[in-house]
Amino acid sequence: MADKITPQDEDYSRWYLDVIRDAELAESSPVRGSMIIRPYGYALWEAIQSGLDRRFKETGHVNAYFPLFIPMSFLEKEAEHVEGFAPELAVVTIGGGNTLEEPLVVRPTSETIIGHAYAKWIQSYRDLPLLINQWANVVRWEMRTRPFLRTTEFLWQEGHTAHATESDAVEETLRMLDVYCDFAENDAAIPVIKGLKSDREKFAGAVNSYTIEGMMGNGWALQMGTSHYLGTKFAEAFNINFLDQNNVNQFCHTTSWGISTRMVGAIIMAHGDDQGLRLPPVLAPIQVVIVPIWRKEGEKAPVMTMVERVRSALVDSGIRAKVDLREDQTPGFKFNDWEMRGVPVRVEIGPSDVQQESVVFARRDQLGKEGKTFGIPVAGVAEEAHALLNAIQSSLREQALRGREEKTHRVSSYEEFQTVLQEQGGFLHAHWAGTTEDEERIHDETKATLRCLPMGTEEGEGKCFLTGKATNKTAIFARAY
RNA sequence: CGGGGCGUAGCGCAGCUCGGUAGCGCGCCUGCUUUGGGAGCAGGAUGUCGGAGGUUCAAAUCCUCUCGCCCCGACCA
Repeated sequence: MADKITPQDEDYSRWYLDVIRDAELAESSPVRGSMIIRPYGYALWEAIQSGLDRRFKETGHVNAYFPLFIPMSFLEKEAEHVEGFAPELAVVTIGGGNTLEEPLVVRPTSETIIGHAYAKWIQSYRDLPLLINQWANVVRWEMRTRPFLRTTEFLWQEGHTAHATESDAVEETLRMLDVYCDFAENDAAIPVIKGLKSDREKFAGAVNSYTIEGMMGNGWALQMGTSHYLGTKFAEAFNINFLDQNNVNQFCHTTSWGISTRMVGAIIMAHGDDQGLRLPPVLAPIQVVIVPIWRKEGEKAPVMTMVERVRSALVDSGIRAKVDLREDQTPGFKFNDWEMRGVPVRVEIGPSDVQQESVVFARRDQLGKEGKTFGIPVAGVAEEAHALLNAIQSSLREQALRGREEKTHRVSSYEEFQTVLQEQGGFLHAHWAGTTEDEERIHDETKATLRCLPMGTEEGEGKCFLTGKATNKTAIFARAY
């Protein structure tokens, strides 16, 4: 709080870490790569959870909980899956002082243990579809970690569904991708690109992986959520089968999809500025903060009376409002403090406002005088606050969208690709007909990865920027977290 | 695991070259004055100098070993 946050263009990575520390979102722990999520950061995660959970339930899913420990042999049942996750597993070999007969894996994801349960639960086509989500923590022993973006242990939700047919399962995969997109754009106010992952980037064990990719303030990409169509691979590995209407035994088609605490990092980086966080009103733990102002003791009582009137009007109308009662800090300090913490709207109430039965609104997305509106009548304060919160929600999304468009470039040759990437960064959109090896080479030479083959932007035929082959497919490349 | 850097008060750092009473800023505590954009003054508390061993009358400082963290690279939600 004391020292200023490192400006973004001086050192983006330091800025990110400064914001997390100063806004009290999280801090490091004694265990490498694991973080302590502090109350304010956890409140943001809870808001994310509630936005997602509501949507999951609206689309017919229910929550359940599966164990943290998974027998090692379960992972080994699906060859690609174990190969993909083996390097990052944490394994328990001792329990109660004795060496275990079979090592237990701390779940890196739960396809296997859930597959095991589904095999028992599903007998008939009448049991399908099975639509379950779980909120859980998982562990992946990553080599390099960053708070929220990549931690050894992280919190997430993982949906696991089983269906009778491929088309049902693919439909579910895409439906959940749409749910993620809706959440990202409307709740987190981050515009995302929906797309298909390349073979090199897809989930270990999936037939197809879909992603929502967002652009962060420095032009880097962040995979904010994934939805996987698993085909019958896990069904075959775990014997998840059912008798269809014709009494024929069939394997289920399964899906899985997840969003993690990485979303908190996305919100920090997609919206934050040199002043600190800028939280989208829908997710902000505190939507409106009220700062009482007075000079003389005699002014305090009338100010506080009005503060309480405004607070209860806001809370009664469903706004998450808080009064800053600290008497050991000056108003100026509080203004900066709440701006750093990203609270969308600040209400200032002082003696002159009491005189006029009005208050001052200050919006976080427009700093200084321009963002202030004087003389908001107390009588209509809740309606005005709702309107302003809505305006800020759209404004943040618009700003993020504009930023992404400015930093998205069409390229048609590898030379242009390299020049633009180096000089401007951002998303590079181009016709693409390369192989996994080509992708590998681009990564080695430029550090950019193929983020996705975007959906819903069908374009005419063109030439692959790398190979020159004719194709109607395009891809987005970027540096990514 | 390879390359680079760093461990000194809650946080950020100086001191180490050339050994001699452990310092600065912020924060924290107390009091008074302040409070509409990061308040001022006065007083005060806080350290096994990452750890172990060695050299020395004397080690934050020199030597050896060790542990940990950060950055860059290979892996990834």
